[in-house]
Amino acid sequence: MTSSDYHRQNLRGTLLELAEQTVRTVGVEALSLRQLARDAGVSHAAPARHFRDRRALLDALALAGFERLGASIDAAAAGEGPFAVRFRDAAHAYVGFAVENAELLGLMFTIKHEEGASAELVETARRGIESIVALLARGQGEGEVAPGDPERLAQVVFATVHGVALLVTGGLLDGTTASDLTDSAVDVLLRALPVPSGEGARAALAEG
Amino acid sequence: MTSSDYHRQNLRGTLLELAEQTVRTVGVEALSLRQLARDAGVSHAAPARHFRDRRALLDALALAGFERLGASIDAAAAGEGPFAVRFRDAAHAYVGFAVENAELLGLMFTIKHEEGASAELVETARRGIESIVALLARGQGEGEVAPGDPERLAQVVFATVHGVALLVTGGLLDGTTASDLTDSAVDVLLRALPVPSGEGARAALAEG
DNA sequence: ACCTGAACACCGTTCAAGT
DNA sequence: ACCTGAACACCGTTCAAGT
Repeated sequence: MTSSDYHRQNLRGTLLELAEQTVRTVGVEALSLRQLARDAGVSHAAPARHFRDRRALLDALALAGFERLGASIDAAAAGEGPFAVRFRDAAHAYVGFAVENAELLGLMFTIKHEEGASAELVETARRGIESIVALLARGQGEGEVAPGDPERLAQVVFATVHGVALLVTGGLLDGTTASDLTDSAVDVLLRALPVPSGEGARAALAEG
Repeated sequence: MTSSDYHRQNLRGTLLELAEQTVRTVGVEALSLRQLARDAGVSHAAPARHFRDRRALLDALALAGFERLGASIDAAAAGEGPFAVRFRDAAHAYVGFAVENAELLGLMFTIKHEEGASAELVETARRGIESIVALLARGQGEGEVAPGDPERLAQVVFATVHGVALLVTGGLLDGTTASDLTDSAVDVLLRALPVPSGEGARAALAEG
């Protein structure tokens, strides 16, 4: 059984796997449907059966990326420890994903501000922010986060962590490690988020 | 005198102008050297005289973008007002640039983490962070910012503002305006940056 | 010095035809 | 249903030749 026989059972999945490898190794720009078809051992016209065009394949790749990233953040944020620890873990999960999937992250966040981006893709991306909203709302419930619109706070938090991820993948760090910068950003946020009187978050930060 | 006669005196500049318009209207992906040559009224091989390849043209475009962005931030940060006002103005300058040049910003920050990015481009991008370092160091000198490595603080600040810019251009805002989110992010940073005892920054924030 | 025209090796996309 | 092969209209890049 040759690999092309094997793949023929599930060409769509095979193309996605090959595409992710290609994105990882040579970048999005260099990804070609014809080369993918050659790698999969099918004709150059075969991919069109599974993806309407090149963008549809990239959308599917980005969607899978958002799902993996979301699961990783949720796992970190839904822990049992103190708020500050969960918060820090979630940030590290995000930046860790960015480091390991730099090209994919770039694809995920450039694809949606094009005309006619799939609604499913935008929806999945938005759900990532909602995970942070939930984390912050839970922090407010525990008295660790100052009251206020958790959605707005979540946007700022998301922006900060995403910005850290991009600085990292963009190679603008100049000696600082990704993990150190993430901790610095979390420190700044933890200094700003808690209610002024509450010391709980700060204590947890010292332990975590 | 036809436009091609005019342009022939400065084809490089003409191509850059046309390229920026193209990026703005149809996006980076859709930019083709051959179409650019047609728009400029020259043969498809002419651009090669001025740009070694497609990427060299995009690099030049990104470089011009970083220079404009840097000038805009510097103008805001070098003002005479209180620290918090200069800080807020610089953040708004950054996000404003992002809103008006969304596609260009994306190009600016994707191009450098490719192999063989021009050193000049990386250097110009880095200078943007240095502007923020200088602003924060000046804030420390005025007692408005807690002591500590200003470079590290600047990276966090830059990450936050850049993240806000990307949330905005990425269309993940959902009703919040770019300016409002920028203010929220600045509020968070101004709550975290000042020395705990100093009230100067908070007072300036209330005025600004 | 600067540009042209032809050439080469690629693309994405479509579509009749095959199984 | 799924894939193939040919065809079309594009690309980027190179290079001898022109002015």
